[in-house]
Amino acid sequence: MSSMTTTAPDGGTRMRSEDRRALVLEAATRVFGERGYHGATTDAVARAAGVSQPYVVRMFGGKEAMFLAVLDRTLDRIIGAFGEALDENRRTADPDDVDALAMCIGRNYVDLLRDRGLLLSLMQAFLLGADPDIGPHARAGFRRVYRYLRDEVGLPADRVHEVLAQGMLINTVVGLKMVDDIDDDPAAAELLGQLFPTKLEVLLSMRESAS
Amino acid sequence: MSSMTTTAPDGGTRMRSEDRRALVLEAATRVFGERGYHGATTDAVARAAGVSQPYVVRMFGGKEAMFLAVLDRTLDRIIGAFGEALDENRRTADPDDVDALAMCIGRNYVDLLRDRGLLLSLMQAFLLGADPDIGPHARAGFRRVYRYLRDEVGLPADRVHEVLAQGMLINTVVGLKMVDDIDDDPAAAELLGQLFPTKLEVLLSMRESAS
DNA sequence: GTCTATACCCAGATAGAC
DNA sequence: GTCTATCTGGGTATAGAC
Repeated sequence: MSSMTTTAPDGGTRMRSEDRRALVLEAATRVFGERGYHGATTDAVARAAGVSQPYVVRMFGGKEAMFLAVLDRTLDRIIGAFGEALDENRRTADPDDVDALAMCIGRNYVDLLRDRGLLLSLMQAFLLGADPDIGPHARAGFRRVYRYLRDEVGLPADRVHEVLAQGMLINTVVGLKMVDDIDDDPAAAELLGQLFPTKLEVLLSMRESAS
Repeated sequence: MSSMTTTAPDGGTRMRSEDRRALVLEAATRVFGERGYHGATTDAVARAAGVSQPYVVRMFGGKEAMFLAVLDRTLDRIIGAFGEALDENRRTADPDDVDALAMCIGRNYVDLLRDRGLLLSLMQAFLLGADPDIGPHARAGFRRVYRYLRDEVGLPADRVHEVLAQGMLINTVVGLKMVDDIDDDPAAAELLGQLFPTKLEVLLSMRESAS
């Protein structure tokens, strides 16, 4: 519905501004994820989204505001994925089986890799705790995830801890692009095989994708 | 020995160039850790080390070479800490007690936080896997740590995995500067209490330290 | 809403004196 | 070895047309 487009007289494609904003946000997520906040340029985001550089600046009011918007969207998607895992587990398994629940959360988390840059731009934000504007925002986001797992999902404290640790390792290995070395180094293959027991294809599909 | 300094006639302090290099490397570690590769400026490193900006550029041949030097030093120190943990455990505990060994490694790892920026600049490198020069270097470094834990320390595969995950979570929480919110949010305190059962003081000491 | 053109600043690197 | 001065490129943001 909101993705409806209208064709302009000249054959070019125009779209509703909310959709364009979503598109730019997605492009920004990818660019910030790959190069980090400081390494990313508003120009790279603009090119990835197919719009002009001054436009993306205007759209969000500045680079930093854009990054914070990416961060918020990312957190929403992660919490959403955890919520879905919770529902799914309630339907298909014993609600008290914590192992099954944790596994289900892990699967849904790995699926988030399909939204390219999502987990990486989050990780980039997490390393900017020293930044006076981004830092507080990032900390609040992390605690939001922590509390959701503890209070809404209802995992015991040590399980929350475990899930988070596993998540950070996944983010790191993805950030490293360790898949790129999977054919050259048995250690890389071993580690990735352990980390992605069921979903290795998700990772492999990220090797030679488009920019 | 190599830290001997000689006082110049004008009262200023000169030192051997290797020492100066080590000093700059340490400063660079802090700056890269706080702001990331792209966010860090050679000028900030120079000021932190008390030398001129062109000098640090010359000293390493460029910003990127300096970052790679920081990365190498960091990996050496981490492997060194693990080696010490291994020795310590062999002396004081049953060499086959994997739990004791893992715990000992964890303690030595947390001690590395005293070298400010060390674990963070490493983490920053790990998120730059997409960079054509830094990426391969960072991947090789990660696998070096992985292999050391597996082959030299002799941890079973699932333990290596666990130790790495825990390490990445520690790095993340430090990068977030989560300690800054420890008084304001019980969730922050809870998480940190779990993550640093014995060594919370190491973290707390990092709150209002010098720049 | 979206573009082109451009102002302005900042950072990495070089030249060259001491 | 180490500094000061400076060139140069590139990146954010603004002005203003369409």
